[in-house]
Amino acid sequence: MTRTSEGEQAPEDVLVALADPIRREVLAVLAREGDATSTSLAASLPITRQAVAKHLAVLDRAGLVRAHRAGREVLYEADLQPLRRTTRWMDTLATQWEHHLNAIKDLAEGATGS
Amino acid sequence: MTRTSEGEQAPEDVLVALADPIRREVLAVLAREGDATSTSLAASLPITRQAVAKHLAVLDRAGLVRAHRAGREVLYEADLQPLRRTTRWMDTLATQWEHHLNAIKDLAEGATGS
DNA sequence: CGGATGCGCTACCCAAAGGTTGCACATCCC
DNA sequence: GGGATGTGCAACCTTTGGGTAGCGCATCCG
Repeated sequence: MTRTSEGEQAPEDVLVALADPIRREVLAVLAREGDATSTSLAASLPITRQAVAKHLAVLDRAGLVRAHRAGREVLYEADLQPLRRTTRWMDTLATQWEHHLNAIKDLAEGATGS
Repeated sequence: MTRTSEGEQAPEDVLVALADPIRREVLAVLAREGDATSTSLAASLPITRQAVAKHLAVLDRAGLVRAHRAGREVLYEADLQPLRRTTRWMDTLATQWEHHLNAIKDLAEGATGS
């Protein structure tokens, strides 16, 4: 059933999921060619079906894919919302940190100037 | 010397660097309190100086910090530019993928409708 | 019904990541 | 000069992550 736990996708999990090149490729394939099963994905990738399943589990934990059962196969669908949310989160962080850095730089210049 | 190789920070490296909670914390401390050494950072963190140095090496590879030698100590400075560049990269990816997904959805609806 | 196809799960393997200790070397400062 | 402080580096340990193989079970379809 691959867990599909509700609501628990922190931006941290998205970063971890996206840090792996194969998982990025899985997402890309899912976006390019639509829903797919672990078996069909394994055909386009240099790894086995079981390995793909593990990556899909990581992507699922991050909320980047969702699983739908269709008869005997399980289709995975990409969901880009957590990705968008994560970019916003990172941008906010960057802005915060830049503020801190600027404040520090101003202090340093003040000290030098006096 | 920590390498400080020029120009080679791919967005992938930034993702890997940011995937670790301790490295995010290191960046946060660097932004909040300004330049710091591996030794001083280790004081605020639950790990040894050497472990911090390894994390700083990863951050350096991603271009997120730069090292400056000052006498016998080495100060690390945060650089948020690669972070900004990475968020833009991710956003572009998200847009591309969403386009693909929409195209696929349109096709599916067309097929259903005919 | 019975073979083929697809999934889930477990055990297992190997490499890499994160962490520590220990020590040699440079630098500061009394 | 010589102790204190800070860094760099190498060896080593342990955990985790990515990957495979094997098997049991459900589902499809001739």
